[in-house]
Amino acid sequence: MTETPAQPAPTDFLPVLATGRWFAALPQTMADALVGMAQVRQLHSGEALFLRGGPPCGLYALVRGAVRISGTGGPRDAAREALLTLIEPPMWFGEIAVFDGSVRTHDAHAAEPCTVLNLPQASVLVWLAAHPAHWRDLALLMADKLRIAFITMEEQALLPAPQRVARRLVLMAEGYGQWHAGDQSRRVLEVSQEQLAMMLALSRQTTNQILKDLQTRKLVHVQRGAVEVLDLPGLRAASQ
Amino acid sequence: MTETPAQPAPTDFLPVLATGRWFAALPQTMADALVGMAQVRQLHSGEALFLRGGPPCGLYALVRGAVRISGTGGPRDAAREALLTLIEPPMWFGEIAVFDGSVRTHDAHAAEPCTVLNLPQASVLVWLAAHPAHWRDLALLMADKLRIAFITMEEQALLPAPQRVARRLVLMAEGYGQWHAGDQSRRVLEVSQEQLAMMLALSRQTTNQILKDLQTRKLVHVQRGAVEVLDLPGLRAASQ
DNA sequence: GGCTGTCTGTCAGGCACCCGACACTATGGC
DNA sequence: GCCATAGTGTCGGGTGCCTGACAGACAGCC
Repeated sequence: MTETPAQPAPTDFLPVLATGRWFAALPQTMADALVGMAQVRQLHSGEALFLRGGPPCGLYALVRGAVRISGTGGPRDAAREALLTLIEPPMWFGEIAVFDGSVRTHDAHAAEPCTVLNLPQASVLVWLAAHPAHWRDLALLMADKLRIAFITMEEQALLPAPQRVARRLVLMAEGYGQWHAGDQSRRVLEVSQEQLAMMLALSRQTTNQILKDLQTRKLVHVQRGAVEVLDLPGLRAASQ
Repeated sequence: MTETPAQPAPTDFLPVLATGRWFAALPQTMADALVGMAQVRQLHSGEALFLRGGPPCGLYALVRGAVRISGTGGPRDAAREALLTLIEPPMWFGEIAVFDGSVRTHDAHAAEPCTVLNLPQASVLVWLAAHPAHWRDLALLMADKLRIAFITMEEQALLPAPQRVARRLVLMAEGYGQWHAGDQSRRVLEVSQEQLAMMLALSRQTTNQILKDLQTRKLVHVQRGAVEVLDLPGLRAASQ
């Protein structure tokens, strides 16, 4: 829709994409094909990429900014909202609908100004029809997410609030295991306490208390709209 | 391992498998191939199919009995246990490891005497290498589970305990949407209150209270080791 | 500069849910 | 028949977390 004067090409973002574990492990032919069919889209803050119940609109890769994947409680209860996760570069998302062609399960909103690559559903399907073996590679995206989802559900069920917070911070600092090199980690997590609270199904107040406690234990440094991780091993220990 | 005098053939279970939405929608060639490579295994109650951290051991289909998919809290806290779900016929499971070849995320134990079809990892991979387009069909299993997982996570986060119980009963009565015909539903759910509690991350006592309340509202009938659904639409309404 | 909105920090009150305990009742084995 | 075991029903005390409320801090905008 919005035409920027100098629209970047999909290939401009190859360095970003290459930092992702999934994309980096992709066969060259598939990586080339995906980038080749990508359309660059710029989003302003708050803009919706797709909404729950909407039709499939292809595969996405986030290369700049952050995208909130959330579930509005439906028309009856718009106030309550479950923030499922915060997508950050270089994550890929929206692949479920590519497989089953069904409606979207969640809303995707830009949390800040974003740049995404959009691979139209039709283009992806055409290419995969010609290269069916690569269905498996695409499915690896779902396998990763299922593993993360299962772990998250279990921790949600078993751990008390303080450990949940610590655990989630560890996950986020490690990019949910989606980065290429195993040992890198992000120090400053750009997430507000309110967002963190919604991801963990806690109240903002409780989250604040726990973060302050972690700060006194020198594990994190609380900033405005962000949490800086000071001691990742210590945090991991704090999550038991 | 255990040799039973009259070991049934995989094809004996085709009628059971056909009641599953996923299997019924499969192309004939794939359905035949899967059943062709299946090995029938009988499990006694409590026997483990695979354990968290174990190597991939192929794809499974449950044709008789029930399998608990659970996560032990690790060696440190064996007491606490998150029951992820109860597998019932004709569900398929274990497919994540087929895709990524990684370790199992959960334990799978027979909750009662079971019959499963086991499709060895190697056989599945060989066949899919020859028929790569069917990677997509297999991936649909993961797509279904991801959708269920997301819905479950959101409800876990947003709904209070009574609604969570009602919602889960609805899901179970509908076979988690995995049955062929849309309108059939199971009336008697063979699940103990303790198992239900673990699936919902509630205490057994709270679960009991909620079930009794649902019973006074004529929505369910509580039995020993089971819950009979009397009014499915009413239950759905009770989950808001 | 002031104004506005978003995020953070902190308190007090309340209740939903957990935990421990115990009695009771089905079920299966012998 | 008896016994062991697993599951259910129920109580009462404790608490972790939520709700609501409000003040302060920071950032952007004009």
